[in-house]
Amino acid sequence: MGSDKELTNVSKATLERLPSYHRCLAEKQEAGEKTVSSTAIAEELHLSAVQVRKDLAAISSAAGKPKLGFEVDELLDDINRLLGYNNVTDAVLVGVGGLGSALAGYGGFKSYGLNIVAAFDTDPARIGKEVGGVRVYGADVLSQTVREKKVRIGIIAVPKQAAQAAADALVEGGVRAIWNFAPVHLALPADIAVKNEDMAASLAILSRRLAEILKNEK
Amino acid sequence: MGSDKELTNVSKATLERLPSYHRCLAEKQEAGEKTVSSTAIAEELHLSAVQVRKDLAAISSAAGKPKLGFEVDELLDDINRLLGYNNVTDAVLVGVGGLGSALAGYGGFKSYGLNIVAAFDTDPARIGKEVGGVRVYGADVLSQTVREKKVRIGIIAVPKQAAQAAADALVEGGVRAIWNFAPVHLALPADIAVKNEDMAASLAILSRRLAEILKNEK
DNA sequence: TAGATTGTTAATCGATTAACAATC
DNA sequence: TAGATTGTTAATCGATTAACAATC
Repeated sequence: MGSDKELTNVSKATLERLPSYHRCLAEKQEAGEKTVSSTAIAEELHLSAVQVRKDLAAISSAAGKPKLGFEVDELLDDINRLLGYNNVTDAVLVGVGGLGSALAGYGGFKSYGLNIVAAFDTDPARIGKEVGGVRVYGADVLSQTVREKKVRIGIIAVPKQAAQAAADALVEGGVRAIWNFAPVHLALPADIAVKNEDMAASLAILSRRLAEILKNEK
Repeated sequence: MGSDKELTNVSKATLERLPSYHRCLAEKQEAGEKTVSSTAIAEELHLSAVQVRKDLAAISSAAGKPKLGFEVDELLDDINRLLGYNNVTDAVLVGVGGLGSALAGYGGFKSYGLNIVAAFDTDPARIGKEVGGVRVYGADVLSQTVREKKVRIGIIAVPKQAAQAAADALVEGGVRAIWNFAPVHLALPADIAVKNEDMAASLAILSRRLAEILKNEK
């Protein structure tokens, strides 16, 4: 019980859909619904019912009941546990320009299990200030602070020219995962996890779909 | 010639990698290199050389030359054309809070073919101001403005409670593609392209990889 | 020529979809 | 019981990888 289903069983594709399921289920819970069917979830999220059932089978600790569906509370617990939304992890933020400030100011990360404990910048005008409730330190103390606080996740929100240096400093401090918002490919040791938040790639996909839509219209 | 290779030939997976190739090639061009091999690109981006070659075969208007590789300039042209980085498309931004302001202030979008022509917000304190060089209008004139300016892309950066209403207004105005930064699944007509910028999903993947790394360490 | 590099065909892998039996 | 819904097995699809022939 509890941690029956482990991370390793869950495919990458399924994992990416879990946050959607989480939102959908949270809405159901809010609305006071006790059970939900794979069909209902599928319709709302524009997925196939079979896919939803396969995903739920992979992550749910309890089986669904024919005719009734799945228990909302139970399913939410499972997803919370799997995504680590319960146990909050500390992170640091590098760069408090436009995007960095927005990230620091976004209170929602804590509910996703992420807690920004400190921010860093090279601009003297920003150092010592607070942004979104997060204290800004000089970039020179980055590695040291990360090491002292045993921080494992670093968020990079600096201009692209500064991104590699920021990454190097984070790694030197002992960070094991980097969430990179700078539009560059970072050179990093193999045992560091990286997730590039690639706006350009997203935009490319959207533009392509738009082009297709406009073409079909003609 | 020119538009020999069409969007439809290019798989979704390949398309997502094009921005990375673009950056890599732009660096080479900057460095004055005339040709580049698939092996070199693969190493930099941590991909397999075969995959790079397949991708390039799908998008390149000219074949690579054994022993030499591909022409940097030519390849960049091809990617620029395919990703629409040359012909700039107009877009509107809904919501100029933390994230919205950051998006408006990020000058880089224009080089990705996206031009934000107007922003909208419900907060009277923001209406009439400029954010990152973009004028902020009241949400009440959203649909009308979109229709008048024939804008085809809408960017949603409002709190999740307001996201569906923003989407509806955009669609009413005639937008055909929505780039959604709000953590909700939008209900939309089937002929509207949507790209959800799902930070929660990204974070979930990063956390999982981090968990694996920390586990292996033990 | 020899060797680096490309391009293509076939094999493998992973994810989605279809079909259908199981069950409350 | 009948019917809605689940769970699983097999088929399909798409993308990656491996193997190798072509060529400058």
